[in-house]
Amino acid sequence: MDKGWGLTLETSPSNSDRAGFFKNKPVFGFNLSPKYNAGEMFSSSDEKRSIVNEVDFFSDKKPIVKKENSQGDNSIRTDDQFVVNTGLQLVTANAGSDQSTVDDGVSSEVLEDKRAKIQQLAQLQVELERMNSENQRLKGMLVQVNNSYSALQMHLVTLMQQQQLNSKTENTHPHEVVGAKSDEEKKKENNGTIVPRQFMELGPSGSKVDPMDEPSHSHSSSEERTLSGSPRNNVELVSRDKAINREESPESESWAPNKAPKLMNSSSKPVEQSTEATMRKARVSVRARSEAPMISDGCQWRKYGQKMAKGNPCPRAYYRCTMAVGCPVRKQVQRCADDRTILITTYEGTHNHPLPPAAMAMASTTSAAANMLLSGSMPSADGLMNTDFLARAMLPCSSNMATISASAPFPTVTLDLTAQNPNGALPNYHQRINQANPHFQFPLPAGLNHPNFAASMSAPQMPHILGQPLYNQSKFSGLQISQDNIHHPSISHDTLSAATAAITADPNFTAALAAAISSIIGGSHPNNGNSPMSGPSSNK
DNA sequence: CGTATTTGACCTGCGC
DNA sequence: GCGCAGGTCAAATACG
Repeated sequence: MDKGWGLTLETSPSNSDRAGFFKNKPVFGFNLSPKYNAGEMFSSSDEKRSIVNEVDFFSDKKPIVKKENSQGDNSIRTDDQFVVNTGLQLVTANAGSDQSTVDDGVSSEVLEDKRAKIQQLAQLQVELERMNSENQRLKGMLVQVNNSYSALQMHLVTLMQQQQLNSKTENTHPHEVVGAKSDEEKKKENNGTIVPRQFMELGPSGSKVDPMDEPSHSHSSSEERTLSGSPRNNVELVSRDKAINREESPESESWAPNKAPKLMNSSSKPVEQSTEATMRKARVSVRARSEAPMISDGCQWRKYGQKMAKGNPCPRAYYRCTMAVGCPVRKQVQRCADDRTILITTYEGTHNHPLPPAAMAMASTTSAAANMLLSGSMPSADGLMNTDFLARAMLPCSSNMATISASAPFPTVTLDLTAQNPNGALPNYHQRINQANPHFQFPLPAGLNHPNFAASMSAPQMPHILGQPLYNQSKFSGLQISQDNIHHPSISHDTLSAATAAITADPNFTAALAAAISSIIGGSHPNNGNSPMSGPSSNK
């Protein structure tokens, strides 16, 4: 699809922010919307002339305008919408004093000229309507393509994750059953293939750990490892839970075959009891600029609570997914205390039901991010995933778009798409989003398949971004994303090298990366089954 | 009247 | 043990 259409799709802006928005980013050079006057849209008279004749008509023929209005001819007035300032003001200023002059100066020549102009304007209006209808049609097509794309993307991610899951199951189950075997024996069981960081001893008890859950011994004192107070036991439980999940539901849900890896089990609880709890402890937080009370992510939510959180004057609203009975997914919505234009949405849990295409992008993002986080499989030089690296690798548009917070009560991946570059400018894609849809400033990974964002992305980028990570599962693809598609000067070669190693060693991360990117590319669907959150008023 | 939202009460975990 | 904060429940209320 032609890029140009992406710029002309938005033809009926209504948001109050839009005026300033267009002033700052006059990318809609060929905007046919009658709601804008020519003086705001174009800065020079030459530019005014470049947009068809309606502007010339009023600016060059002042006497005619006077006459038309003095005679109460409304046919011209309909076109005032195009040139509100120049046309109406002139009439108002001169209507009284120039009346006689106008009457005396009427000539057939002028009248014919007037009729010609009227005719011209009528044609232009027809053309405008035609363009608008075509815009609508293209919008519809874009939505359709976007939905199909999201569905396919999700299917692909699902298949990939299932593949990884199956391979992990093959590797971990012999270990679970056999118990303590020598590394040599394990190598034999894996057809002589040495699996990195596999079957590590965690302590005197001889607890073994899923290789995807424990990257290294050396960082047991690190933040992530101290989250639940008893890392060793926790990791062992994680391994068991994963095995159980793989056995009981190998195909799992459509969008989250990995279900919810468990890391946060309380060591005192039986595995069966803690399963539900741990499923919901990994969180994915999304920061977005939005005036709307709640971001649209394609799911249906029911509000079940609201509380004042400490340190934030804005209430925190609690929602649970109502698309299926017993769906454990919940989310919290709260405005940022520092910047109330930022909406923080925290997702928790895994859907137990099929999702509409509009919701798949977000679901895949949150699921993959949570899986990635809980798997604890981010190797790096010091054995732990560098947070900054993760941020850059997942969302290379900004230096601080994705972060992992382990200091919070729950491990949380934060996708911060409100971030700005060091010079204060928004990331490129962010700017495009703002231009395309001021209502919704940020292209949420929340299954927001908004056509505007898709349109704002140049078509060639999509396969380039998505194809490589999805099919190659190598960090090289991640490097291409960082270096080629979204230029980010702060990403050093060292970082990229570390990223390469990390991605190569961890297919989970690649899946998460792909999901995150796909969700961004997916765009958004506004007002999709969401209920509004009450304003800043508190109830407690 | 059914469904969604509001909101006070209650539960739980954690720090002191 | 106590207080605090986060999270959830469920009756009351609002809404279509």
